[in-house]
Amino acid sequence: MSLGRRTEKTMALNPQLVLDAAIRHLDEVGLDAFSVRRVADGLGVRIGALYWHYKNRQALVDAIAARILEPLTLMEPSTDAWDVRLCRFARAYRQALLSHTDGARVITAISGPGPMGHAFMAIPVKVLCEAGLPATDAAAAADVLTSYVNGFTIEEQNRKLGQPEQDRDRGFEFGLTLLLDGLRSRTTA
Amino acid sequence: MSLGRRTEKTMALNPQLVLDAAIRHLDEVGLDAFSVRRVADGLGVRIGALYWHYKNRQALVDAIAARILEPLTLMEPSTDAWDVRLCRFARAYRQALLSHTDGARVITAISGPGPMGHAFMAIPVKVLCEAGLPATDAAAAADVLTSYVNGFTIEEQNRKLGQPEQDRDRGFEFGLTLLLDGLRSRTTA
DNA sequence: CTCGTCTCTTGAGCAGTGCTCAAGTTAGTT
DNA sequence: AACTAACTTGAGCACTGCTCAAGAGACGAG
Repeated sequence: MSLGRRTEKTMALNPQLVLDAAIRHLDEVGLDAFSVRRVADGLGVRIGALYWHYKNRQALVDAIAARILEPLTLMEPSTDAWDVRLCRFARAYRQALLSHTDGARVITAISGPGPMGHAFMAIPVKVLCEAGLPATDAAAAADVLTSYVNGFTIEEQNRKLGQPEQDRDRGFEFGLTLLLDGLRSRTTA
Repeated sequence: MSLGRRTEKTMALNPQLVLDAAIRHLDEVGLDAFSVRRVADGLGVRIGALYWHYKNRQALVDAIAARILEPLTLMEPSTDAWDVRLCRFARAYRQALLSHTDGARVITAISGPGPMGHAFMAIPVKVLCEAGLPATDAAAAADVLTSYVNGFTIEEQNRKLGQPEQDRDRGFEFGLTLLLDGLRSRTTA
């Protein structure tokens, strides 16, 4: 049974299916051309039907963002050193953003953090607390790290997707190393 | 003579006036609600007139971005140590972005770097070269720095404008210090 | 089997958007 | 006064997000 599209008149629409179609559409055309109408087209449905499941376009974007962040909140805990874990988090975050067209801009277009956003931010904060940083510093550092990844990946998706992946990775790792070096010198551990 | 608005039927429209009105409109409603039609309204002119001076909405946004970056390219050279100058650059950049509603998002919405963008990026690159970094590292580091400022300020303008300025400044400075510490340990000087 | 109810879906439409372009107006030169 | 170049208008196209009364479909109760 093909779950990708609904079969004529038999399978009811639901938030899952709409979200799947929305992500498909986003990946095809990017955030600027993302249109509720086109999502409906992709489902073979009139636009009004979508508004039963999502109250507006923003809700759909929020749902996409949550979907992008979800894998990160499900990463299995690790016993490695805090800096290794923080690196892994940052890399996984960038990869999650890169895995969908304009993923980074989608994240910054969220209307509010929401449960998924909070679960997401809790990851680096926890790591940094365990590294010995006071809670407020941990929050600030987590903010800095995610800001960097967001900023870097927005630019990457805007203008650098033509460049070799290796170059882009190297640029990213450079900044990541800078931040981690700085953090290491501020931890007791 | 009020240069803010054109006086009825006497003063011709020109790219400057349109850009001024566009920035006024942006500051009022933000990037999402920014509308070429509303800019025209603000000038007491039909929409078609604007398209004589700017070929489309994107060109207008590009012009706004250039205007935001302009002050930075005009900063007088300094004889301070490279790290001091880099700090000053980063702070001035953030302030430039904060000086207009959604300024940071405007910058990331540019269609291409353009002359102003290149002049802008040349500033930190030059500083880092003088600090003893090889050219490719300098470019990468400048990229990291601007990515961080962009990412931080986007989030700041999206969600943190209610927080006390002092807190936001502290958060920004924290990340800036991390990056600069990392850079210092990578320079020969 | 029929009725009513609940969950969706449609179709039509509103107000707004970016953009185009032939036609018109204006100002300056010859 | 005629011509020209620099604008400006007005009307209109195709699209957007969003709304909502009306209808369709499934399903349990009587």
